[in-house]
Amino acid sequence: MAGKIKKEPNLSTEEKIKAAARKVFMEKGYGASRTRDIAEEAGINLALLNYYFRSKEKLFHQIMMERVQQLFGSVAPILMDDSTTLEKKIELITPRYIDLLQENPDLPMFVLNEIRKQPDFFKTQINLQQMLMNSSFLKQLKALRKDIDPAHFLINLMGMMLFPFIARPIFITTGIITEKSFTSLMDQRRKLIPKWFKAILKTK
Amino acid sequence: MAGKIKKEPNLSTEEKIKAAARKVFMEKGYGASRTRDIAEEAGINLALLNYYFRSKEKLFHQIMMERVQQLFGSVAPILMDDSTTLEKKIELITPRYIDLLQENPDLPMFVLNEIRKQPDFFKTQINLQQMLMNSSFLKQLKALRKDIDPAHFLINLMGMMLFPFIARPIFITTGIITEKSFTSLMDQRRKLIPKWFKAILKTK
DNA sequence: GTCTATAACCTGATAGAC
DNA sequence: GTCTATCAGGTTATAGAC
Repeated sequence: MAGKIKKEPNLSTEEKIKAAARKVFMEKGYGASRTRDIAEEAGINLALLNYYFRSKEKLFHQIMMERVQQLFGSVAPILMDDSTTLEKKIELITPRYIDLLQENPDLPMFVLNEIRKQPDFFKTQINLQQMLMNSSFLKQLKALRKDIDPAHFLINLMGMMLFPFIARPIFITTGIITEKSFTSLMDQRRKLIPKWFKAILKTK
Repeated sequence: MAGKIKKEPNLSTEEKIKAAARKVFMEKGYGASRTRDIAEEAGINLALLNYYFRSKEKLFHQIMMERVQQLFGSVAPILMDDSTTLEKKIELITPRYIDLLQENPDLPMFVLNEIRKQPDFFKTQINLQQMLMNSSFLKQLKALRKDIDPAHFLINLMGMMLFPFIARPIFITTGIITEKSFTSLMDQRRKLIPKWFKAILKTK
């Protein structure tokens, strides 16, 4: 039937399970997720999940690495680029990052919270440290403000972009911000954040 | 024996269970927490937990309401005060809030994440909306910048204070920031955030 | 109030048929 | 590859002794 709507299109079983796992793990976190829920969401049997991924833990790690990469991977090349000014970097990163977050509003909360709960696993898996410490971005910050730890500006920039999405549930649940106006606010922030960031950098 | 060290001092059984519940729920979240872990942490029996609190859910709600109050209650009176300037409010809120967060670094992540996972429960329990919307703080923001939605400034101020604690696990785990330098950075932010916030408010 | 024992159900994972 | 059936152990909550 041409008109029949299928919940999941023609994905391989493995992809269906991964898609379901992304959804369930992101909603509930690792500990509160049930492999049965993932199987049901994928429209397959519980046994099949273990056939493809061996265990809940292995499936989770696969999903998690993918999400960490998504959250931090896209901005890394921009931060490393020696040929762009600090201003240009900010103007490139902000709209791109807000796009990503509008498509995945729960991504930051999920990743940061799982890292908090399972720091040991991520110690061996993430090496943002070396990449970031030698980045063009950090050098430019240090050159511009010798009096202030560049970590402050990194925190401020990340916070201006990520925090609204982390706090989104409480804004929406309490009615402080509606879903519609949230979207509009985020659209505005694409251009506002670079301005604010420059102002912060210059603050005496 | 005078020198004997007890893990928990002379608390009532109810308080011992609550203290244990705070710890376990904050570490793992509701869904991944086990009542057995709470009972063990409290040094009592599982049956006793149900004797005092009837169920895991009821115990959680009690702890949760307490934590929401802790996270948002302390700043509310400052935001409402009609007799202080906007500048004064920021200068009062920032150090007080950073103190609170340094004593409870996982509090924001816990509260925001549980609200995300269980929005229905909190819809009926939290009424920050009315309080905030009629606050002196919001009126002052509106008066100062008629061209920008005051929600932006609320998000920015909250983000500058809360975000470092939310991102703390990834900074520490990756080695981008050590625990010691994190403390020092937060000490500096008590005075830096008001400056930055004023600069953001003035940005053309 | 506090305990042990246990009911009733849930969860991850596998065995074995197709 | 995919399913049903099931195991072994975990989980919340309660009954009943002290």
